[in-house]
Amino acid sequence: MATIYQVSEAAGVSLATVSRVMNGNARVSERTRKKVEDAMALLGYQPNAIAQSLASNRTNSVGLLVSELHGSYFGDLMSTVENVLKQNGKHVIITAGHVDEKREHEAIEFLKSRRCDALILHAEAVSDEYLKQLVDSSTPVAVINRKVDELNDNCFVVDNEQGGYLATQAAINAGHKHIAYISGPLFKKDASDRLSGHKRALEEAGITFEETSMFEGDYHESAGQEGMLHLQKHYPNFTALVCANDEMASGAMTAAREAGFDIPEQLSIVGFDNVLFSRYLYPKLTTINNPIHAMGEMAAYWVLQHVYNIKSPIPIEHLFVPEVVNRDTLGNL
Amino acid sequence: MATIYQVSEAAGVSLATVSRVMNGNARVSERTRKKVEDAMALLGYQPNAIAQSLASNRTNSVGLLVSELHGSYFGDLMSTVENVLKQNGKHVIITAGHVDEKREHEAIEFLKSRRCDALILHAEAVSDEYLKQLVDSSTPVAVINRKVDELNDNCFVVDNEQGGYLATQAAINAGHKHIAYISGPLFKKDASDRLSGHKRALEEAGITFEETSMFEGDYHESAGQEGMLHLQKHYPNFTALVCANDEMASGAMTAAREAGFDIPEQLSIVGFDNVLFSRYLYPKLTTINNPIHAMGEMAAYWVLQHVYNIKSPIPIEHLFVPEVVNRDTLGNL
DNA sequence: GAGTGTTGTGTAAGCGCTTTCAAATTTAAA
DNA sequence: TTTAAATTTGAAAGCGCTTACACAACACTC
Repeated sequence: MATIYQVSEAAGVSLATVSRVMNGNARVSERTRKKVEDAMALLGYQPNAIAQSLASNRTNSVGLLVSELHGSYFGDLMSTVENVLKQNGKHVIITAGHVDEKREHEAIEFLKSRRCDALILHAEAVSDEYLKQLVDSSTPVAVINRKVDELNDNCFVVDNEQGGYLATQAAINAGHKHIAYISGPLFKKDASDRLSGHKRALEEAGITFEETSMFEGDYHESAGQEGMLHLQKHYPNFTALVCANDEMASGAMTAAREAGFDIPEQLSIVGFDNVLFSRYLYPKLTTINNPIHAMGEMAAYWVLQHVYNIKSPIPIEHLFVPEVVNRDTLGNL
Repeated sequence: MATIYQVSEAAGVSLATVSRVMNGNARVSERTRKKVEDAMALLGYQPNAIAQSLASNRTNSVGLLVSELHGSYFGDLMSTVENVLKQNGKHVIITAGHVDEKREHEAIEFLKSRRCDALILHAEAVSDEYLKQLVDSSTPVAVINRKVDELNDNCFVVDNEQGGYLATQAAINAGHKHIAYISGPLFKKDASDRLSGHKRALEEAGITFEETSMFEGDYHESAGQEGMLHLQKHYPNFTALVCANDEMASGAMTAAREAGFDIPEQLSIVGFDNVLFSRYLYPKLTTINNPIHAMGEMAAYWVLQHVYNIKSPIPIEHLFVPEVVNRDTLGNL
């Protein structure tokens, strides 16, 4: 593998000059530039990114932490972020934290040790304290889908409370009065926010919230099935079920079907996230759009602007608005 | 950010000694080791991976090329590879090639410029020639889901011909005689192999293959819908439809439902890949398992063994066997 | 006590680049 | 022409680490 030294020799110029034509930042005469480029082509020269990074203290790579590498939600996020950054010549190093404090911590430390120029984090398990510390350190950090007090400028979040409100309101508007709810794990901020929204919508409609109408799941599909079974037993007669994410909605649909319910004739279901596969479900799931795509894009632009001085083509915003996606699982009563 | 120099000073030893305790390879006395470790802890020292890589010519990272960052198929692949490698202290740098020759090429060059110790490629668009060249270069390469002649040792593939055979055979065994087929893009080896298998199964059952019974799609969901429409027009009366992947099967199911068919009572459908969402489909899709998980795992172990001299816990194999996954979309005639 | 191994540590030369500074060259102005 | 200013180039000092190599220090043998 050719080095810059061999190029400089072949071109009959100094290292510095070769470096200059590579980076295109300083002035080099047309004639020398040509000589160098020819030499590069001749040798099939490919700069060593590692050495460049060490010397320039710039890696041109940004670290991305997601919870899992599979699943539509994160697939969407990764795709978006990579697209925006790659278009601007930056590269993404992706790691998974698996919603585990230790593993998230390690993943972030790994990204830092690779000297990423910036981090985009979908961190669920590490503490607010740790995130604050991170932001105070030298690496710029964007946080996705998590609101941390005092870190407003770094956070990109959807209004989960409003989303929960919209989901339940949609059911109420369709005439439902007995609305069950399958929540996400309440230690997660997004789950508790969504639940708050649900309660607000009920209250606004003059319906009192009953503890038995709710089941706390873990966001996985199986929790949807368990929840459905649990609710049938402890809160029978509900005509609509709001789920805190699409995975659980899918599980609930399966369980409902097995129990003989027609959807939406006998039971309405509303999900949350508008994950890709919610279109594949049958009937197609009515859900709340979680603008994960928009958030990822925004975080990427924020990084480009703050770290690389590349102006964002869209104004930077931090709060995103959820919307109802009307499909086929919510029926009128 | 503390450097090795500051650690050495704080510990009262030389750079070399600090380096030795970091790498744990050379002998260091207990006393000095303790001193150095204390100094590291005190300073919150974190080695600079970039500098380490440059000096040691080892990055401890392996590059992974996938076609897309979203979708179950690649999600599964990324997760598996990352898991195996991370467990062994290696890191993964993921890039997407988008099934485009230029972009795949660039992605691979990027991984090489990051000096990955090895590459694991799901490359669909670059030429065999290029891959051969790559294998001949200094970076070890594992190729997933693509068989390249002369590169048997580097390839990890499923027997697509056999898979196609099994899918159609399953339909035949269920009593079907008029079997339509929605193929993948035939310039792709896997697509043409699957089709060959389909034809072999027909032939073996004494059914003659008719050109009109087949539609060539592009592996996307929409092609399933188009294909269904096309086949209804040009090859009516088919009672079973075999699709070259699950995405297209899903599209075909939607189209079939819209056309009023009951599945599987009036129309049987068989997919291919056994992608995660095939479980979410309703009815649950009968399909062929593509052991992408096993292949990714194997490729990762191969890398560990060949590049890092870490013995693989399972024997290295290169050819994987597809299997029928019986679920609910194939009915008996 | 001289010779021979061990073991632990330090010195210094890189790894392949970037970047400052100064020198050399060209261009423009007088 | 001569001189100053602007432009182009090269020399060399790092970036933070690894790793030969050399050298002490110590424990053995005979």
